[in-house]
Amino acid sequence: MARTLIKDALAASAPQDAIQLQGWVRTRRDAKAFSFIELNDGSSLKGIQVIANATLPDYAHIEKATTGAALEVHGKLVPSQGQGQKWEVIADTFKVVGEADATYPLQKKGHSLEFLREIAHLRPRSNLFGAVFRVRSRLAYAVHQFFQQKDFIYVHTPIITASDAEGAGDMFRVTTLPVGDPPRTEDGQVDNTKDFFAKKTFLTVSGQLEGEIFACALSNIYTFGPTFRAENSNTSRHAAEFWMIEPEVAFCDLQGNMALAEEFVKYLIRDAKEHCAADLEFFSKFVDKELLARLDFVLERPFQRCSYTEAVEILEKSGKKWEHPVSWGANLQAEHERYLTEEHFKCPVTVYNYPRAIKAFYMRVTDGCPPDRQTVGAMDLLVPGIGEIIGGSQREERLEMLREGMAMHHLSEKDYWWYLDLRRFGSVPHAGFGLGFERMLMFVTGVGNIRDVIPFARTPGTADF
RNA sequence: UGCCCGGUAGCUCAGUGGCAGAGCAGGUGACUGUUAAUCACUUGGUCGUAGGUUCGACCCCUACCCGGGCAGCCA
Repeated sequence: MARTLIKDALAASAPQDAIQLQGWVRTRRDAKAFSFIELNDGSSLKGIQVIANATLPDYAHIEKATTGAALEVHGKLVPSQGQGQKWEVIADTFKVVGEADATYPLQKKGHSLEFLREIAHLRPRSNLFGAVFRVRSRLAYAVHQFFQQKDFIYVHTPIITASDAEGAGDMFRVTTLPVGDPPRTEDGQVDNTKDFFAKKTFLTVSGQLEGEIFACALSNIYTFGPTFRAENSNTSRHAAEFWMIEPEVAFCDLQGNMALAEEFVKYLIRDAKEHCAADLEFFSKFVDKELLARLDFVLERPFQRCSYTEAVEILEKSGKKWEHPVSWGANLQAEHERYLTEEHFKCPVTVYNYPRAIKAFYMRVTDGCPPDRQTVGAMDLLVPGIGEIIGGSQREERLEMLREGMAMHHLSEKDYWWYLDLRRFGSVPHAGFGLGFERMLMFVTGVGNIRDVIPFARTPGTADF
């Protein structure tokens, strides 16, 4: 007999004489004449109630069906006699496939997120993490749907890269040289020409530059893959390994970029609401009471847009006392971003046109900006509760301006010869951004720590499992 | 990396310079179409680690380890 997923059994439109279920026991309640077993197989938040009558031949084994045990049940799907569920299964036979003894750490009551992180191999069996990872899967699918429907080409940019100065942060070194005793040159330096790739290599911090190559050939592209930052960041919003989506669009300016970002974020939210309704309701009930209202609010109205210069004015006029002073030319700090999105605009805000000096070399210098206040076409999408979830820009497509930017950042043209070539041969205005997938998941689920929206978090000092 | 908070039973947490506590989980029994079931009884401890102060330290001091929050870096 074929297995029925519990989500399908729960959605049945008619009773069934014969059904097979496989899953894990969440809880069991014994009565004199029968046992109630709540079985969950991860296909939905809700489990199904299985009734094992004491008359079953193997009823003596029911005591092995403890919380956490794996169970296979054959029986009948019937309307429930009790309150709280539409359907239940009357078992004809049941088999304890895998026992779970009393040391099984997941209990019926709530656990702290910190404790569950320590048992990352078992936490997907909890309601919260089952829901988080179902939403994660669905949103990953929605990312591809969104871009594929728009005829974007999915590009696999390399995980290992030799570009070591993309400006996005510290990088993890990739090497096969012996750590304690590397080959050395005559002057005592490590001889990287003896390394696997005959040069220094790293894990990627961004697929953007490679993405630009493909956008300047296939027009609209996106990447979606793991990204690595070796920064010693200890916050609820940073991980050393995370997934990023980076679209890159040829013949596109900053305005088009901001519009795409907004459409994309709204698409993902709408998709989660449509396809993960039960899981989102669970988050709204147990994680963040405001969640559903906030998601609706975000969907209903256009995101605010505000130039960096306007943002500075808003912050200066706010009357707030800032821990970090506000002045034109300084980076916006978390407290500033939080004020803009949570207090001033009270909705997602895209801040654009940042001072050239504090942004990356490849960002396009704004047309007509005053020489003493040069800006570049950068944009950050800020959302309440999390802050930045998107960072992007229009790229500098003018060769001479790009060379100037590289010189300002002390970058060698030799290292970027191929990047400069894109401006020599058929250069076009183009723009793109990076969306932190985990940050998006935090926003959609209301979960407050990035460690709880990725299956196995890598953060400074921690790479368990 | 800096600042702050924490580490006591499997889990969540009280606790006082002088005999180590509760709720939940686990165990035993009762009861029940139950659903975070209920009721009674009950097992369970290197009080993060190492030093120090003290007649005596879970408690005070120092260092370290681990976890968390915030900040910086960013997505």
